[in-house]
Amino acid sequence: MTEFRAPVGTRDVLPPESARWERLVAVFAGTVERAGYGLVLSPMFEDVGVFERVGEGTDVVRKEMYDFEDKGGRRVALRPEGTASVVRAYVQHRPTPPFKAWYVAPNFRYERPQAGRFRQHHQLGVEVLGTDDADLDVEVVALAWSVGAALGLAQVTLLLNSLGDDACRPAYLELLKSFLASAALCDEHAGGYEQNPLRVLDCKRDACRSATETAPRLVDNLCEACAAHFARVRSGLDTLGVPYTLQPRLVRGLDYYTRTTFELAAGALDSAQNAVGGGGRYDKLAEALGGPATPGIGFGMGIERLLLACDAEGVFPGPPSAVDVWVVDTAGGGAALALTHELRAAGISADRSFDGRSMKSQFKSADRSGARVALVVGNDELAAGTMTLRDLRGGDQETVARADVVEHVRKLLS
RNA sequence: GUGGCCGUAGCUCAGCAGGUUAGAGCGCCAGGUUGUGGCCCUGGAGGUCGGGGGUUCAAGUCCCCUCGGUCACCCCA
Repeated sequence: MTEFRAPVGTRDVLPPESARWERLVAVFAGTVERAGYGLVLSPMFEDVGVFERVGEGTDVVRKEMYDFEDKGGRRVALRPEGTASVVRAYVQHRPTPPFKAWYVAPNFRYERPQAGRFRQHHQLGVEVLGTDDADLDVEVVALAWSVGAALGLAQVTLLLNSLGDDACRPAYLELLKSFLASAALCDEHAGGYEQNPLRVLDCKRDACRSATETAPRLVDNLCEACAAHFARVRSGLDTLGVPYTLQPRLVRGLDYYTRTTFELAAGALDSAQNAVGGGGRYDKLAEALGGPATPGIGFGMGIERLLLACDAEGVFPGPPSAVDVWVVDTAGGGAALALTHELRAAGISADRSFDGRSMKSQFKSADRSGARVALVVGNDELAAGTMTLRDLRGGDQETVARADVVEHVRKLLS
């Protein structure tokens, strides 16, 4: 084992896997930019308060925050999730609403790694601030769905729920608490659930599962405004033909959600971590971060998990990484140096061998690279002012004048 | 943070109940073919057997600790 390794819970992504990442990001960017979303780049660490403010009770900030003190004595934390940073940037810069943003960024959580879970993982996501129009909820949910579809994922389920708002949630929580008071919960929740009784609904243990089967459902206790909003979201998704499953137990890990919440579950993943994406509305978040009351909604998708799901379904293969031309030079390397440069300048991808290897070795490299053509320059060609152009698929080759090489290569590649 | 399983070449692994200089396949390099890749053949390079301590005449093999990987719980992307 080598002396230094990537830190616990982190991974190096090397070619050819990295090419797949690039393609995934491109698919995502294409999908959301067609919908008017612009890229936002924000720091990958923030004052720890940014995250604490939005998620006090949640595990994500209570026990998983990757925080430390910097040389200036500031308490900072590596970003555990994407929304808080974008909302903080919105509050700081006040762009004209509706502000539609997308991002691709690393997130950090200090937890033990396992299948589909890392200390550093990467999320693609969107956030929109400045409107609580239910049609926007539909747009955002549909975008998340579209990304899965664009990747070719077929076994993905869209889970949908509404968590209500200040007008209806408090009353519902009281209702739920009194129900839970006489329920036989799992060991952990039997101890207490005052902090966040909603979590009990999300508990996966059998005891809680069966005990809460008959629990009052939030969707049945929404206030008039929330009920109307949710109804519009659902009919909108129906209109767009986006299939969803109503999941009244869907709570999600961040406390800031209001009204619409959703999750994309990958059916092909049998690991415990099968959520490839999730999000929802957060109408109180901007205020919590010291800004004006501004409704917002967004979602995040995990790159590692999306790719895991793609593997499981056998879709979205990595692109074949191949250069078009391999220059084989047995006459000292000068021709390879000039020719690769010239080809690249002409927009043709080209590579070569180094270290003065044998012709056989250079051809092997050419073959492994997947190049379609090899351009050979030896002493004969050098003397004659020509090059040998070989089609590596078939094996035919011809001699062409040095000056016409780029043209001939173009013709062969087209 | 808790628990199960696992750490032997770049990769996937073998290594019989502790016993000579630790092996294979793939990959890599070179040669067979002094101007030609894919197939084949031959050779070569590459290992403090994760690290430390212990038991023993002798440890890759047994014991302890530690680090790392992996899976699960919790929770999440």
